Amino acid sequence: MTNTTENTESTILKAAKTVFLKKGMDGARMQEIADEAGINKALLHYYFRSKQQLFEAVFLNAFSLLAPQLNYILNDDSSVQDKIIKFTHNYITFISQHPYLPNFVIQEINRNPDFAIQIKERPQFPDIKKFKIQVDLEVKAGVLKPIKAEQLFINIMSLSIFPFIGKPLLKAFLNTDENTFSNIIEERKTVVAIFIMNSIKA
Amino acid sequence: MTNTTENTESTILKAAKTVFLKKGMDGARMQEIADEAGINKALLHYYFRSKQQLFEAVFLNAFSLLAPQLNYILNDDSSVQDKIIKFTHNYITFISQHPYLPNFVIQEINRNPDFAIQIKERPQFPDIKKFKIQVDLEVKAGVLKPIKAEQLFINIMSLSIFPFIGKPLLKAFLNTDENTFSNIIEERKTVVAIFIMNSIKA
DNA sequence: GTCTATAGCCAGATAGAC
DNA sequence: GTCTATCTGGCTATAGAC
Repeated sequence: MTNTTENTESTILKAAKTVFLKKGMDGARMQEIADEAGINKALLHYYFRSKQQLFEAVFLNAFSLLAPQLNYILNDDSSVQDKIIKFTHNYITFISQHPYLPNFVIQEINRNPDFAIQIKERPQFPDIKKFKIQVDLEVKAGVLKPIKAEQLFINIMSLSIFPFIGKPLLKAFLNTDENTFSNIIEERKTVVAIFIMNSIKA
Repeated sequence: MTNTTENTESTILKAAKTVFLKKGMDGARMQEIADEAGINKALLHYYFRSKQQLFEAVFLNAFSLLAPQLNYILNDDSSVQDKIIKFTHNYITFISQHPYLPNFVIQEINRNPDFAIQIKERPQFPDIKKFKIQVDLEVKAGVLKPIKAEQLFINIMSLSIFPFIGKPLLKAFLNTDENTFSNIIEERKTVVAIFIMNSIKA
C-alpha cells in the first residue's frame, strides 16, 4: 500500500514534470497534468494540496538535476582544461536528453526571483570560490591567458546552455531543419571545449 | 482626433509591452495592462479586440527591435574580427537597456513555435548565407582558425545574450549582488570580443 | 485512495450609457 | 472614445460518495 501510494505519487510527479516543463507554471493546467497521469484532477489535490505545491516539487526536482553537475567544474581537483573538456561534453549530452530543463528553471526563477534565494540555502548549492582560486593560480602560473574566473564561468555556461534555450530562434536564423540542428548540437559536445581552450590556453 | 487615437493606442502598446515583457502571455492580465496605461480594461478590447492580438502587436514590436541588429554581423562588409568587436559591444549595450527583451522573445517562441515560422516570412529577417561565405573565405585565407560559421554564430549569440537570460541563476552561482553583476556585464562589452577573437584568430 | 459533481473565483470579452 | 456593469467560460479547489 505504501507502494501504491508511492507509485501514484511518482506517476503524478512525472506527469506534472512533463506538463510544467513544457508550459511553465502559468501555462500549465491541472486538468492536463491529470490527463497525462491518467488519473483524476481531484487526486492531484489529494496528494499535493495545491497547484503551487505540486509546482514547487517539480521545480526543486528539476533544479536538483541541473545544479549538482556544476560542482564538478567548480570543485573537482583536475586542471581547468580537463574540467572544461569533460564538463562541456557531459553537460551538453545531459541537456540534449532533457532539453526543456534549463529553459524551465531559468524561466521560473525569472518569474519569481524568490526561488533563487530559496535555492541558495540548499546544501550542494554550487559555489565558485574554489574555481576562482584555481583559475587565478593557473593564470599566474602562465598556463592560462589572463581571464577572470567569473567571466570564464559565464562563458562556459552560455556556450553550453544557450543553444537549447534559443533553439527555435537559432534554427530560424541558421535556416536549418531539426536534423541539421541536432547535428550542430552533437558537434558542440567537442567544439565548445576546443573553442574555449583555444581562447584561454597560454 | 487622429492624434488622440494614436496617443491612446501607443499608450496601450507601451503599457502592454511593460506587462507582457515581465510576465509573458500566460502571466499577464488585461487588468494590469489597463492599470499600467491608466485606462479601462474595455478600452483595450476596443483598440485591439483580444488579448491575443494585443500580445502579437507587442511580440512583433519586440522582435523587430532585436533582429535587425543581427543583420550587421551577418551582412556588413567589414572583416569578421571588426564585426565581432562592434557587434558584441553594441548588442550587449543594447540589451543592457532592454534586459527583458531576449528572454521574452525566446520564451514566447518556445511556447508557440509557430511564431518562428511567421517571423521568417518577414522582410529584413536575418540570413546567415553571406556570413557563412565570409567565414569560410577567411578560414581558407588563414586569417581565422578552422571553424564553422554556424558554430561561430551560435557562440556569438550565446555569449552576448545568455548572461541576461540567466542573470538570476548566474547571480546566485557567482554569489554577487546587483551592482557587482552589472559591473561584470559592463566588462563583457569588451571581454566577449577578446574571448572570441583569441579563440579564432589564426 | 479514487472517483463525480460542484462550489467559488477570476479573467477575457461584450453591452450599453454617456 | 471612454466609461461602468455584466456575461460567460474556464480553472483551482473542495465536498462527498464509494
